[in-house]
Amino acid sequence: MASIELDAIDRRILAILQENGRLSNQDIAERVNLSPSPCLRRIRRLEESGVIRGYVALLDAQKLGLDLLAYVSVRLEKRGGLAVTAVREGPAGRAGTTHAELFRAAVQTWPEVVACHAMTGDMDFLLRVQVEDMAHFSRFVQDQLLHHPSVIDVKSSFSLDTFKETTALPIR
Amino acid sequence: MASIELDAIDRRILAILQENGRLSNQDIAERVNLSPSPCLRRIRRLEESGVIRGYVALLDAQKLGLDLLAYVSVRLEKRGGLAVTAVREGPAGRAGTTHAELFRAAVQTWPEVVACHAMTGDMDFLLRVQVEDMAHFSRFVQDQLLHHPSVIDVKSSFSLDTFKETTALPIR
DNA sequence: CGTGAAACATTAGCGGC
DNA sequence: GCCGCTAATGTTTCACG
Repeated sequence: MASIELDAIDRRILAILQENGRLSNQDIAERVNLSPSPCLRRIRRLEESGVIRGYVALLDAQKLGLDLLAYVSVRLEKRGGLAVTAVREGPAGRAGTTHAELFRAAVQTWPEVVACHAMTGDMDFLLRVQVEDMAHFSRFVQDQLLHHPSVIDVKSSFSLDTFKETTALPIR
Repeated sequence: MASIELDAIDRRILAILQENGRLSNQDIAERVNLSPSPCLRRIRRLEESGVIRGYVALLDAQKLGLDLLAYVSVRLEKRGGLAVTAVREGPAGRAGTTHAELFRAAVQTWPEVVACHAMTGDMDFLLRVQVEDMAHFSRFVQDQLLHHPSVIDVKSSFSLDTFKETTALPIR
């Protein structure tokens, strides 16, 4: 998985692209002291190996009216919930549908959840939730999270100020 | 701040670009049923108004050997710490250097911290920390976080599995 | 908003180190 | 193997209708 050989030039290319993903190949080539063709070959190799997962535009949440950022810890039912037994007793017999799997599938359908991790500690999941305001957040918690049959506990904290936020990973 | 007028086409352009930031203007124009020039004018307007903050390449943390993702809650000294009084009693007189300001400045210099928010709740700050392994994480906590004079408490949770992670914001 | 033309960028093939 | 040149193709950009 972590077995892609990267030399110093590859790492410089990655550092440049994760700061500005729209630089032309010519610009990048110039900055790493290469001519355009070998530079492009390296970039394509990084893309195909999956080291570069993709290119995106980053938008300003506030300018889109998304003024509330919350981190929500969620704890799930561990066994025997209604949803799970309902699925398990279905025509397919013993399906492998656990509470965690049901919850994960639901998370994928909620656009306000921009990140979700299974976590160590007291809570099972940590969600990052981006919404317009507290009214929207309240509706999300009531109608989606607490309404979900696998969820048994929810704890929210709100961002007062985001003073560091980067998609750039630390490249050794 | 949230006062930029966006019509349906602008929103479609944003939705496209936050999924694929390297599409050519021609491709985007085609998808929104516009010819290249007005499409480019819209994109430039979105860039200049700051709705589009920038373009980046997203890298694969695991393929770069960054196998450990932690969320760290940090609580700070509220008044009278050594660092603060030292600065306040400096030659410039009463500087406005609080514990929070000292901590924020330190966070900016730590590359393993990829996000940091001031938060509501028991803890003052939430950090997202991306490192190679537990040995690196341990060193970061001991040598950077706990070593910082303003920090009085640290609680860490670790990601077992990231099953949703997007930079794409929900556009209404 | 769309057209067209100039400037610029990407990319495949080939020869050289 | 990896580099750099060239030349064809495709893209961006801007003045103008």
